[in-house]
Amino acid sequence: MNRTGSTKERILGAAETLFAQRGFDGASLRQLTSAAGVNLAAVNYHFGSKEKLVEQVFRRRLDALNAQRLAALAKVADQPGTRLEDVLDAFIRPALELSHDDGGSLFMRVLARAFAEHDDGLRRFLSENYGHVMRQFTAEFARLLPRLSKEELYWRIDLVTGALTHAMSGFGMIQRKSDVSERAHREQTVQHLVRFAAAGLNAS
Amino acid sequence: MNRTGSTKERILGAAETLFAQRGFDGASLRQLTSAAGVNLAAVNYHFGSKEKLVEQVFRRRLDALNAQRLAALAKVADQPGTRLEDVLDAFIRPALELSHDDGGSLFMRVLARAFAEHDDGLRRFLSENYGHVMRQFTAEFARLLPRLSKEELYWRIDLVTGALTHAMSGFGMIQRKSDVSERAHREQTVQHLVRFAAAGLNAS
DNA sequence: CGTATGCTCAAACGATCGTTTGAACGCCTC
DNA sequence: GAGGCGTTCAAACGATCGTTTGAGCATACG
Repeated sequence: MNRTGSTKERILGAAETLFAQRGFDGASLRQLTSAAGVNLAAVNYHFGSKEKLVEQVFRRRLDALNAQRLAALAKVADQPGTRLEDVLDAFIRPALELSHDDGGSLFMRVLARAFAEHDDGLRRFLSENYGHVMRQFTAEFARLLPRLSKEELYWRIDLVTGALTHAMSGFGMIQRKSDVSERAHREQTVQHLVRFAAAGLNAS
Repeated sequence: MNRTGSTKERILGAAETLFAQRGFDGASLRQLTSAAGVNLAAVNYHFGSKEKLVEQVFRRRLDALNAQRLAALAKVADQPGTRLEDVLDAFIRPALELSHDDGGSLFMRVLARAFAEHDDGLRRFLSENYGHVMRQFTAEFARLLPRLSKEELYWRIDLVTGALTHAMSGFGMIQRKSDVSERAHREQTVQHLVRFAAAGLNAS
C-alpha cells in the first residue's frame, strides 16, 4: 500500500501496476484503490470513471515518451549524413529508457496489452494523440529508403514495431545477468534492436 | 447464433470469436453461450470451467498448427542445401495459413492476447505443450547461423516472433486490396515476413 | 415396457463488479 | 467562530459474473 504522493498520483501508480499484471478488465477498482491506499470512491471522484483513468495512465507516460522521440528525431531528420540506425535509435532508445524507469517496464506491458485488446476507443485515442509521431518517423524512413515502395515501407515499419513491442514488454526470454549493470544491459538491448531492425528494413 | 455442429464445437467457435474480440475476462459465458445458441450451463457441463474452455480453444488450433510446422521443418532440417529462408517459411507459412482459415485469423488475435496477458498458467500450458516446437526450430537456426552466439540467436528469434505475432494478429496497417486474391495476398505476406526475418537474423 | 444414460434447460446461488450517495473531515477565508 | 470548499469516507445501489442445481428430455439397452 503506497503512501507517497497525492491521491491522484497514488491511483495512477497502482493502476499502472495492476493493469499490467491483470489487464484492464481483470484489475478491479477495489484492488486498485486498496493497493494505492485510497478510498474506493476516489477513482470516480478524481477521474470520472474507470475508462478515463485508463486514458490518464496512458497520457502520463506517452506524452513524455513521444516528446523524447521527437526531440531525438529532430536531431537527425533531414540531415545529409543521417544513417538508418540513427533514426531507429531515436525511435527505440526513448522507449527502452522509459521501460527501465520506475514502473516504466510495467507501462510497456500495459501498452502491449492495449494493442492486443483491439479496443476501438483506445486505438482512436492513441491515433489521435500520438499518430503524428509515427507519421514523422515514417517520412524520415521513406527518405532514407527511397527504393522501397510505400507499401513495402509500411509493411516493414509494422514488423519493426512488432519486434519492438514484443521485446520491450517483457515477453522475451532474455534477462539481464547479475554481472551486467542495468545501464549496460539497456545499451545492449538498444543495439540488438537497432541492428536487427536496420537489417530488416534494408532487406533485399 | 450458430446452429451447425455439436454443442462442444459451437461453444469452441463462439469462444474463439468472443475471446478475440473482448478478451478472456471481457467475454462472459452468457454472451458466449448465447452466440453459440446453447444453454449457459453447457460450458461447465462439457468443459468443467471457463478456464478449461480457454485451454481447449488453444488446443484445437495449436495442435494442427504445430504439426504442420514440424512437418514442414522436417523436410528441410539437417539438409546440406537448406537456406535460412526455408526454415523461416516452415515457421511462418503454417501460421499464416491458419490465420486465413475460417475463424483462424480470430484465433491469432486470441494467441496475441494470451501473450499480452502474461498469465503464468497459460504460459506454462503453452510451454509444456508446444515448447518442443520452438526448440527444434531454434536448433535448426543455430545450425544455419553458426557465427551467432547463443544469446544473440535467442534475441533475434525473439524479435522475429514479435514481428510475426504482431503481423499475424491483425495489428498491422496492411490490408488486402480488393483486386488481390486471398491466396495471392497470403503469399505476399509470407514473402514479406520471410525476407524481413531472414535479413534481421543475418544482421551484421 | 422399464430404466439407465447423456444431454439440455430455466432458475437460482453467492460473489464481485463500477458507480453513486450523503455524511464527515480538514483547511482556508471572511 | 461561521461558512464554504475540496476531499475522503463507509455504505449501499443495481448489474453482471462463473458456477451449481434439479427437473425434464431424448435415445439406447435389458
